[in-house]
Amino acid sequence: MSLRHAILVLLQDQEASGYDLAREFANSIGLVWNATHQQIYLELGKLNERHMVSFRHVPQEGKPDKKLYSITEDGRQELIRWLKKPAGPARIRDAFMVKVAGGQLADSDALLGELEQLSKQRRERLATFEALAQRLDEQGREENLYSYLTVRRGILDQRAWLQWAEEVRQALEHASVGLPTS
Amino acid sequence: MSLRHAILVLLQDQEASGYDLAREFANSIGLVWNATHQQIYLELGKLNERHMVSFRHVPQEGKPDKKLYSITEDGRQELIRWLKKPAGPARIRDAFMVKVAGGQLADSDALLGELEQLSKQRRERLATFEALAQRLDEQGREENLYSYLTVRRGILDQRAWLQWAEEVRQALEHASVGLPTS
DNA sequence: AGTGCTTATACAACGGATTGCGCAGCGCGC
DNA sequence: GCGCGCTGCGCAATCCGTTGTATAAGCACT
Repeated sequence: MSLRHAILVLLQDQEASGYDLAREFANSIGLVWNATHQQIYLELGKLNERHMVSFRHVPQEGKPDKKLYSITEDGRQELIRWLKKPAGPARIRDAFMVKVAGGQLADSDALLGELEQLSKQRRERLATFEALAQRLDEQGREENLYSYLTVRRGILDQRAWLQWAEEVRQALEHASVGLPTS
Repeated sequence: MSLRHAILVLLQDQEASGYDLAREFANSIGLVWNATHQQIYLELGKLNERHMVSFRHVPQEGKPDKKLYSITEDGRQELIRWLKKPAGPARIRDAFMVKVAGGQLADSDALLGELEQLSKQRRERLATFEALAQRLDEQGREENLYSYLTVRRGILDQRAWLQWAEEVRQALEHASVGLPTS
């Protein structure tokens, strides 16, 4: 399990609230590891019990109070321990790909529509990542090396997906021409 | 949930045993959806209860008997129903990427070693997929269109990963030179 | 005045997924 | 002769993850 470790990695740089972490999971790290706020709050609670993080209350006006979490020495030790042992294989769950694999039964036009929608999301994500990469580069790539490499992974991933999407689009449009559009 | 649907897609082409399915999940579909044998046997049991698959016993010599499962009409209907509704977003869990993101605390050489190992696995997978793609192409791309597209996704994914790995290797080797090798 | 988004945290219930264990026989290499 | 790996199936426990629900205040739009 390593939602725990993903959180510790994020807290390494700066203290953050559960809400902050949820946003980071939705953006940068989200490509690599995804989690919802419920999971994050739960995990932060557990990490706190195990003395791997600590928090301080921050009262706010106009907004609910927050808890700002930071990593403890125990947490840092746990991270180092985890970094040493080999990572498990990457797991993917891509429901759209399962659909393409079973495409004989599907309506090609419906599939094309969905492809268009997903492509749009990927293009937006690509733009976000590219802007982020440029910003990190300008700030000095050396200091932000690990963040930079993470974002590069995101960029290459989006590009590969979009290239594949183009191949699928052409293949399916070809197939659609053969059969009348219901 | 769509482990169920991934299994139904695989059974669409041919009847298979739980063991057969586990292997397919480890190879071709594994890139897109992964599952262990325990999960698959459990799910096959459930699918059978719901009359979406049926099976026949096949006694074997020298090997344990198998159960060959095939999709039923109910199963095919369920698949068609599922194909119509939009797919959820793709989810990824890549522990190695989390490590790179937290790379400041890690030993660069250890990370490089792991990268080398993972690259090797990816290169092997790429070779497997390329061979498969060529075979499908020779057999007639039209008939195997959906399988072909699935494999193409696998190829593009491996290539993107390997390209990224090369970037990381160069960056980390640079960083290693700065600091003495422990 | 009503609707909905954003910030912020949290519980409860269910179902999915992983890990550990167990059985069983064959073939291969040392 | 012994261990190891492959084929093949399965149960049980626990943990992870998703979904639904709740609270609470401010802000913007209609």
